[in-house]
Amino acid sequence: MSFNARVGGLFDRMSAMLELTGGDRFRVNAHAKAARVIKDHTGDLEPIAGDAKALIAIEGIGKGTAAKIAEFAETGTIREHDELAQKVPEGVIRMLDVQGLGPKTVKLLWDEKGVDSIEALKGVIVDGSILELPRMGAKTVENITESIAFLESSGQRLPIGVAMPIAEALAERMSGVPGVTRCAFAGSLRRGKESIGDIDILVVTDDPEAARESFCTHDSVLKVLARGESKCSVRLSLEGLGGRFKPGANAAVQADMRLVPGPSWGAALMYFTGSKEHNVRLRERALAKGMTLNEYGLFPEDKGDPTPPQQRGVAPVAGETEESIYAALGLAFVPPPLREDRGELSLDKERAFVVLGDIRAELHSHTTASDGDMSIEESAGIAKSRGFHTLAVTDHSQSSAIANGLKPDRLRAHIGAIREANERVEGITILAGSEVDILVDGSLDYDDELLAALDVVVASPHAGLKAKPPQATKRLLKAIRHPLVHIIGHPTGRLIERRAGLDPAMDELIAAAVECDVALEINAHWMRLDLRDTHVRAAVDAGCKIAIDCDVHAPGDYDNLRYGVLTAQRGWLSPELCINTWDVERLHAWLASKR
DNA sequence: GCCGTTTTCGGCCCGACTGTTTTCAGTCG
Repeated sequence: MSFNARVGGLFDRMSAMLELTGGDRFRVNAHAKAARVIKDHTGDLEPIAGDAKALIAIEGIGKGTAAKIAEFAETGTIREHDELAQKVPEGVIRMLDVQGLGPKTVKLLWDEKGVDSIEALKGVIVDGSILELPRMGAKTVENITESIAFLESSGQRLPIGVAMPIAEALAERMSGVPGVTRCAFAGSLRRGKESIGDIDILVVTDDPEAARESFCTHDSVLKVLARGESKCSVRLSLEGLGGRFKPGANAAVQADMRLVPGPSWGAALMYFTGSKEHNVRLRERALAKGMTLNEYGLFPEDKGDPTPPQQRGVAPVAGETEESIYAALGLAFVPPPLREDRGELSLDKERAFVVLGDIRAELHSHTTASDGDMSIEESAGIAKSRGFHTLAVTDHSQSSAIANGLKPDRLRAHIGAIREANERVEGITILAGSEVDILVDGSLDYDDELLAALDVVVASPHAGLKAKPPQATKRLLKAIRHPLVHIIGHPTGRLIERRAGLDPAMDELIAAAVECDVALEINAHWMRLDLRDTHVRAAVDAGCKIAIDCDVHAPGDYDNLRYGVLTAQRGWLSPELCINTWDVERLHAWLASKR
């Protein structure tokens, strides 16, 4: 785990423990914010841990946090954290993961009943003593019981590639309900996060009851969590999902539907898209400009009146569209994937970010020669139909035996087959390449003579993914510095929610990639998304070239491109730095410059 | 604990829903 991740984790725990020991809520929030800022920070904080001035320059880090970061760098621990940990058992913190249990209730259970773990919580439920607590009735206990079961069976986050089709189907279904005039999904899914905790759907309708009824009684609904005037929450079954994602027994996802007034559409969409931190920033901005922002619109501020402006019939300054609200706040429109409070409110209007339609080339694809499902021509046909000018065929190299990797003689024959296919197929250039294993010592899986015969070399780590960070860094640096390499494929080898992968010093890799004119890949498969968003941002800040590739094995894999583009946007990638957006002359000239 | 385009002190975003209450606390996003 990186330095930033370790320190950020300690601040998260400090925040929780402060809350559970009745600490000042603003200190609690400040610690939670520091945790997020530290984890999100694109550069490694360890080298500057002793430089208080540099740390304090980071928004959200002040004197106190800077001193604690320095203390951690020096001693490997933070005394305040350790002292709190003496007081608060691990199991008490874990209880906060139970939906519906917040700090107040957990503290009450702990103080009054000595409940210090989820197991102990089950105990007081079974013996009924939990009912002796104030504000604790049969219904609340039932909800807690179900939340524990949910947490223990399938409490994990869903990868974006699983959640997105569910959300799209849900939005389509709700759009067909009589009276519904507008419907869209929002939340972290709209922001393109790699995994999501729940699905948010917004609906404008003339017939609210029909929408509520449809949403809450569909076949896939396991439980209705809430059914109010403007908000309904349900737990949906994931059963019947196909593909490579295997949901566990009782796997489920929460979906929330919000019924919003038409004139508030933009404000509501913005509000429920988040992130929470981005919204807080916007509200602060509104207040500073003498206005107040909520999910109903942007209103002129009327100090002293506690009734919300929308209930007093105050005319909003903006609200029907997101664009109008950003404009009224004097801001450039912020695309949803950037809304993470990572400096996006300071963006100028001219800055461009890569979009799906910019992508003109696929540079990482497999065919039946190794472990793909398609012939060269078949894959080229799909690439062509998507408007691509170039497809690189990059089958696996010899060490990837499981993936039917090509021995040198097979690769030579394959290069010939690719050249022939390129002659036959009109309207797209098919390049001969390879996804070459980066071996554990950092060397490549073919000799230089053979690599030089290829148009495109994608070098990727496949084995030895549990190596320690220093070894991982050394291994990847060696591959980046190899003069025949164009692209480093899925640089960490992680699998979302399944395998951590390598944790190299990303700053060093990026610096080397810039120096050697090598592109780092965003592997667009939703199980990988590797580089991840924060890595992309660091690379973009350094001016590093980026490739967005689908790592195509089957026809449907081309559809994963959108997840790669969302990840790129979350990292503020411009078309200029993304080699897949370049026109055919420029891309081919760059590839040839390494031959 | 952090922060400042009226502040270095005194603030710190806003609303909906549930369950347990007789007017509201706790949780969530």
